[in-house]
Amino acid sequence: MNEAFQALGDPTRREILRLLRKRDMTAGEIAAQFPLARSTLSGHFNTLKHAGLIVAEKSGTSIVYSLNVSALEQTAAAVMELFDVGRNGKRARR
Amino acid sequence: MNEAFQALGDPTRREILRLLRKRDMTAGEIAAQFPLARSTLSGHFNTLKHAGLIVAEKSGTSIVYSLNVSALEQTAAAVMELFDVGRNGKRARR
DNA sequence: TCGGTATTTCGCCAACCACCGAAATAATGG
DNA sequence: CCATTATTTCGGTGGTTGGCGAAATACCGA
Repeated sequence: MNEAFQALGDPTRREILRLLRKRDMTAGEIAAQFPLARSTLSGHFNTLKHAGLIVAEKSGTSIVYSLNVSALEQTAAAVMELFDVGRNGKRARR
Repeated sequence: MNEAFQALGDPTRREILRLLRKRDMTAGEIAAQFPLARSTLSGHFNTLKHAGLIVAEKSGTSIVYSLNVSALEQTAAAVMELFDVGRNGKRARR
């Protein structure tokens, strides 16, 4: 969970997730969208994969990345838990 | 928004938010809950404040911190936006 | 105004992070 | 088996970050 938040802390990584929201893409396709070295993007993929936010699958000579929706759901739930259910009724609803 | 995610990336800061979820607290009260130097905690307060996640209000010689619920709501919404509304219907619902 | 309590600001340091280019690995086509 | 294409791993660098103790600031009560 900690790793997921840290992963989301970088704009490039959030943009990668945004791209994958539309469709699965290969590492090269994703890298082509950024003015960064491929090795740099590869590092971001690794971070996101480690955080469980994306999934990699080999396809021939390429690697296809896709969103792990349930991990993102859990992360959103964790943020909500941070402000929801204040125990003494002070901000119980919403 | 970027700052909010980075702020949530640190476990100590998330714990601070968790404490403030229960009730507003002074800097000293919060600091007493951690095995860290007050100056270190002060830095965390600053980060959270800068990210808009908490609000500070002077009260005599103390400073009372409280959650900024709406900022946390927006952050949760941003996470959800990352996996929700895939435009081509692939994962349109949920 | 002085002393005390609460909090922040200020160097400082070690660890981490994003970035790069170059070299290494993996898989396909010929 | 070799060349090509896709991707990762490696070594290095500058900038950021979390931690500290000490000094500075702010406010109150006597």
